[in-house]
This record gives sequence, C-alpha cells and structure tokens, in this order.
Amino acid sequence: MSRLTRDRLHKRLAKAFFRRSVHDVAPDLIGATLLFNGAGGRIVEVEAYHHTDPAAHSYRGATDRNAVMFGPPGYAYVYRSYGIHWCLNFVCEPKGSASAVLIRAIEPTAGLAAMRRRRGTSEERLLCSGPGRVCAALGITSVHNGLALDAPPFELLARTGSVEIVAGPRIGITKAVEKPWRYGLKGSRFLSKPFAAAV
DNA sequence: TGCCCGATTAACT
DNA sequence: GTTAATCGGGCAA
Repeated sequence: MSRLTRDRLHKRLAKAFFRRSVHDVAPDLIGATLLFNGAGGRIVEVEAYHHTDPAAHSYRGATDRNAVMFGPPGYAYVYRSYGIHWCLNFVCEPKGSASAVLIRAIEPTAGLAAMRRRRGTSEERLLCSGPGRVCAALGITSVHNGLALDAPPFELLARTGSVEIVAGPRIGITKAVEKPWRYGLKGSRFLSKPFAAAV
C-alpha cells in the first residue's frame, strides 16, 4: 500500500490524542497501529498507569529514570526492566500528571523480516507478545526515551472501524493488583497472556 | 554504602 | 513449575 493511500485510510494520532485521561487513552489505543522505522503492527494489549497508582513508576515522584513521565503528553517513556529488557510507554494527560500507557503486545503487520531478525525467532505469535518483546522486535532502547510519538521514527495511526475490548487485572505487579487497567483486543492470539473469561 | 526487589523473558527440570 | 540474567530506584543504616 502506498503512503498516500495509507494516509487517506488511517488518521495519524496527534499529541491531543494523548492529552486525556490515561483511562480513556489506553482502550482507545487497542486496534491502533504502531510503527517504528516502518516495523510494527496493530496494538492488541496495553496497561494504564496513573500517578496516583502505587504500581506506577511516577507514584513516588520524579527521578532521572521517569523524568519523561512528568513532561508533556505524546512522548515515549522507555525504561529498563529487570536490568535486561526495555519497555515502551506513551505519556498521557496534561503535563505533570505523570501518567502513561504501557504497550504490552502488538499483532505484527509490517517489517516482519526486520522484527524476526531482531527477535531471533520466526514464530510470528511470539514476535511482539510482551512488553520486552515489543521493544526488542521494533529495536527500541533507552536512546529513544523522550521521542515524540507524532514524528519519525514513530508513526501512530488511529484504528479504523470498531473493536471489541476486554479489560482485566494488570500483569507482573505486586501493588494495586486489583485495578482492572489492562486492556486487550478480544480474541487476539497475539496477547502476552489470555484474559480471564467474562463472569 | 549496602541490600532488596521489580510494569520480564527464556531456558531449564 | 522453577530459575538465572542484570541494573537502577528506594530505603535502611
């Protein structure tokens, strides 16, 4: 598909998209397309982190690591997880709110060859199904911390049509585990973990 | 300063 | 199911 055609079909997400409650932005990102240097795909799983949330990095105030979270919305917050992996977040809400959405899983649709090479696997379902895997596949590291999301190498496109969204408890945290702030695309096989069946 | 632990993953048994 | 890899933040001393 040509760039021109794609631009007609998909609206780019501007900074205003992120200048809203993190709890509105997170579900709105499900089904959106995330590209980094042309590689990426459809976002199928995210988690919301609010500054009043004990599980958020920003909960205890600004540090060198989380400084980007305290800046304006529409920028990338990248941090090292467990000393090994990189995790990608989108800063939301008015500046100073220090809230962000963690990108947990993507359905690969573009740049498959580059992502397989960086991940060292050809298993498509495992390419981007986890926050560490997303960054590994897209080639995102700390040098990209603080980059704007509405300019290259980032490209974010709003979803087209409607999607079915499921919510549930977040993964890998020990504080505020009861908050159902994980959102996913219903039935996707690219989720990092399945959502519990609806009650 | 020293120690513990985490928004994880892959390779084990 | 269990565990190693590996490093910055937070807190105690």
